[in-house]
Amino acid sequence: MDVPLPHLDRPFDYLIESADDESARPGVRVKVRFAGQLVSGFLLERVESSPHTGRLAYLEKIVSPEQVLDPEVARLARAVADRYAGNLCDVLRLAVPPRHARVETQARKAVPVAGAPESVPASDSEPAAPVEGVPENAGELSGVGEVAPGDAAGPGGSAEGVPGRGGEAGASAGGDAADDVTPGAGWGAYTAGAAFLRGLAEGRALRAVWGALPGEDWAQRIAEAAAATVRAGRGVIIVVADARDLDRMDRALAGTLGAGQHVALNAALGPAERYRRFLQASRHQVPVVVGTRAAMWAPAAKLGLVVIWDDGDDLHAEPRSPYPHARDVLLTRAQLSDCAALVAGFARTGEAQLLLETGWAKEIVAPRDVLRQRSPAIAPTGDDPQLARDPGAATARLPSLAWQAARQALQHDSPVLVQVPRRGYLPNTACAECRTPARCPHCSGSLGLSGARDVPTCHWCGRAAAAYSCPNCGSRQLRASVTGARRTAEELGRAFAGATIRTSGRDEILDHVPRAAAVVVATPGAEPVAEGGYGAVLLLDTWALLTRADLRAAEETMRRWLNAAALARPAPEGRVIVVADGGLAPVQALLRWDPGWFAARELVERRELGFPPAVRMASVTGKAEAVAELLSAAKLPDGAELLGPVPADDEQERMLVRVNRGRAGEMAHALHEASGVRSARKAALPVRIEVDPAALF
DNA sequence: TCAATCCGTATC
DNA sequence: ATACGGATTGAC
Repeated sequence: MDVPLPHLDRPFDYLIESADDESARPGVRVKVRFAGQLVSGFLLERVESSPHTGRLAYLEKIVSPEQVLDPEVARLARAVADRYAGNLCDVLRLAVPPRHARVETQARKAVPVAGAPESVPASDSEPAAPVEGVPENAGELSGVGEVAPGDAAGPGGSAEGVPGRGGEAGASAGGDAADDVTPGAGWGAYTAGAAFLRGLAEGRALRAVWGALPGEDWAQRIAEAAAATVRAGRGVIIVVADARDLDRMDRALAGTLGAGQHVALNAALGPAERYRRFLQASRHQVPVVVGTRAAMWAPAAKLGLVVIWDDGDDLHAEPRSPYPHARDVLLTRAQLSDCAALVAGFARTGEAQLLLETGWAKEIVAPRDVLRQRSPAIAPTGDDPQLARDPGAATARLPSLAWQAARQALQHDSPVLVQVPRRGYLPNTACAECRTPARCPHCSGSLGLSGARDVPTCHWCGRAAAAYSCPNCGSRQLRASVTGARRTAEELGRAFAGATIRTSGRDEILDHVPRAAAVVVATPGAEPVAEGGYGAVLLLDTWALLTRADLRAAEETMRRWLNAAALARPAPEGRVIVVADGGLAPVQALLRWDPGWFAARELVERRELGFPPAVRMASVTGKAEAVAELLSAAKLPDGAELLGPVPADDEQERMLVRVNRGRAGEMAHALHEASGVRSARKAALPVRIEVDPAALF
């Protein structure tokens, strides 16, 4: 039911006229009269009777007989709404694309793709005892009530994870490979890789966190996993962060699966094409769906595998209410639908690490000797203080080691990748001596120097930390961290006179570059793939990245480095130079190519500091009185901790609620209920609730 | 005692 | 938003 009021977030029963009996199937769009208004909704279920004691109204109209809301997706949407303290209707708006009537009729006439039978839903309708002219059936609108398991276990939930039935994935390493797995190559290069593929081909619900080797053709590997699943007669959903990754994945699937086996859902598609492709999935004409974020909601016939590539990319976080994260949605889906799940990337997030530590998923990584063969030579080089002090200098911002590596690569006619951060990070503080980021002694929020620049103030709880001293070295001196300044291509052009300089960034992204001498300047996420790999990869301005005023600064830095370094050739031709202190943990992890070690370390730290994903957080943002009203109405679980308020944009303020993971479901429920009380009272001032907010300052 | 009115709450 | 039920009030 398309009413976004939290206190109306439940199913409602309606009578169905016998004329509508045929088309009133679960998942169709309907119109109903609700409180005098005509509103749209989805028919969720046909039932013989209703517990409703009042008089039932008739369904006004069936918009279309197309069953666009798959029951599995409806269940998932309910679970996601519960987890994020949101409304089902908001989630369904994300999950089901707007109808396009012309496309629907055109596509209905079209011949179904060979080998993929059209959905035949005739058998699932109720026995329907039609008494002439009398309504015989009630239907339920919207969600499936409390069927959803919420946060109880599994991906988003408590630490008592349920181990996948894929326990053996780690046991039978090496061994005989699945059909298309050659030992030492492809999935065969990974411990448990071949076993994972074999499990998929047997239709088993394995769950894995995959750390890809440097230089890995990850799209090809995922396509192989998809093919194995399809062979088992099951469907696959693959989610990537951006259009470039989608293109790459699309090509790999086309090459591996052949024609007509998959469909790509791109955020940039127009409404007609978007709906057309959605229908292909919905009508089960293709077994594999790949796409950005929204593809995680795609209906599938017998879902066998969900995949997310590079789950640390912030594009996986949905910016519309209730702000669900693709990784969480897919893992919830795997849990509810009992299918396999693959969380993949060069880097590893704290969340992925938690999946491993709770036993929910198994690790797929390469043994050290394979890693050594495939890795570039990675070396740190100290920040030259002379150069660092003057970021506006026109030339010579490259330390000599970086400069040499680049020269050498160019001489061998190889491309060089230079990664430079984008500007615009929140100013933050760090110890002037040892550069440890400054944290609030009370709540571990990050300290900033906003406004009056003398006293550092917590971004979370707002307390001033006048007597701050560094917990690492004891120094009382703080310095503002540098914001990333954009390095222009001309500067590097001067440093490498005569070389071809190319740029790839936000506005213009290069897909790939040829095997030829060139300096490629790219911002994180926009690095082109080089044919044959880069001869050198230079990671610059890391100080700005590492001291960003963000919880995930180190993790995000690590991710960006690994994604860039993965594009280099193996040693000895391929070299990666990171301009940072070799003693720093993320640098150490990069040098050893050990994202697992780094993620484990991060997770330990987050447990100590009380950060997600070790705990569950929610933010409540709005005018001060509205926030206070909501929080006083909320029956928060025992042990819930309130932090703040801190000022937010537009004369608003923000409070944080922190609970342990076992209480996450209760917290979301309490917040949703409280907003229900507010909306029932017609409270005018809006309050924004975010569970697992993308930015924690 | 009954009808007109007000307020709060549910909305099938 | 609107419709309904129960409570309240005021007049007979």
